[in-house]
Amino acid sequence: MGIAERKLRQKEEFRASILEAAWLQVLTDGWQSLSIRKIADAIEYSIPVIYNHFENKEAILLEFTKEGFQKLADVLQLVKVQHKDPAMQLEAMANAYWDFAFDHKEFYQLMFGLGIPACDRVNQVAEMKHMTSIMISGIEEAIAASTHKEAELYLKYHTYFSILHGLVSIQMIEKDGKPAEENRRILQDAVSGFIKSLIA
Amino acid sequence: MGIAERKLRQKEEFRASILEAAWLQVLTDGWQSLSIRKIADAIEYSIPVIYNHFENKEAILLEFTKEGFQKLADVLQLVKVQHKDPAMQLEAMANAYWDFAFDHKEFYQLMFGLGIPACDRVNQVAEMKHMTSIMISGIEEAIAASTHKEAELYLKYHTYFSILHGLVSIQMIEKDGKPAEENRRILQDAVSGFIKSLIA
DNA sequence: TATATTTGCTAACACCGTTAATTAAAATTG
DNA sequence: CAATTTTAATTAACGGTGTTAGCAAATATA
Repeated sequence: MGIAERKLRQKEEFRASILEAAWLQVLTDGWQSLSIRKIADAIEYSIPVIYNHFENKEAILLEFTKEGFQKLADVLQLVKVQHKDPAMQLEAMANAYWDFAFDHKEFYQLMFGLGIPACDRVNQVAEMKHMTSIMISGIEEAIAASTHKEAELYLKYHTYFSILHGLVSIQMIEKDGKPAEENRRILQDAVSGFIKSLIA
Repeated sequence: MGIAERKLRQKEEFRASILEAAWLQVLTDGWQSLSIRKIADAIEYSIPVIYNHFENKEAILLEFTKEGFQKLADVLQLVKVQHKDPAMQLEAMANAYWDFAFDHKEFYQLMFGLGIPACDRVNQVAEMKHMTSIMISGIEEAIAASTHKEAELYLKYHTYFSILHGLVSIQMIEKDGKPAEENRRILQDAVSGFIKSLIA
């Protein structure tokens, strides 16, 4: 009897339709404002049916997180095998990473827990500009004291800032508590490389 | 008559007590679970009084965001003036930045919109490990092909990953839409510096 | 003292995630 | 086919969120 099979198939279709409706929500209003109730409304079923297919809202977001990492892994793998030279591999992967992030912004923000309420907030904060101006002046002095003074200030500042923020936030994602003092070496490695290329 | 002054003073005290209670909440359970109702409960007033001092919840978080950037600016400025050599300034500022982030984790996460629901999510995602393994193998090959093969694999991988994530997320915070293609130069600058120091 | 103003309150609105209890539908059994 | 069990979907609720309208009490001004 194919009844069991049909039921399984229908269940799978139902699950897919939930994800589809959810993803539409995410694309429209961002993953912050995804709600079970809106999904239920979109698929024209009552709220509790969703809990027959997903344990909770988090499980739905987890599904997208997995999908996002799979997609990212795929594009990285794809560009990686297109180059033989390891250095070019790393460069190509970096470009692919960048493209993925902005071509699938919602995926990326979900994968790395980027809330971006700070986005609205941060840009109207004079205190932030003040902080960055201190960084910028540091870069400026370093360029002035270096051998190639043609280095672009804002480019270098952005690089410096990004390295710092990236190191910190990756560290925060990976572990909960304070990172082992040993991990500071990652910081020092990255920063010393940056400084070397800036002044030498 | 000092009545107006006293009122202003009291109003200021009230405002401060709201922020104090709110910050206690943030320290206890993270800024995600800060709620107006819990603040009202803590200061033993009814809910709407809070709206006499802050337009909405976002305004309270904005206050902390400002405070955080001010604090960060202060520590950066402090360590900056302790060094004459610009390179050492940049290095010291990087260390201070790192320390600030982990010594004031709640501030940092608020300032940069780090939701960290992904934190729980991400670590149980096999797909992420798969993606990172592709990155790691790229680094591995680059080290193998380089002149100093003693370079530490995981250190370099973390550096590479952090640079990429930092560049992307700073870019996402600063602007809403897709970044101008010109901004990709920041990526290329940072990555080429990293690769150079890795293989040369 | 009477009026005007400010201050704080209760109660509600409109959402949210989640779940218990119940009815309607479907499949299985006799 | 009829009775029974199993499954599916629903309604209604619980406890939570941010926010606001309307009202009473306390305070300041005239």
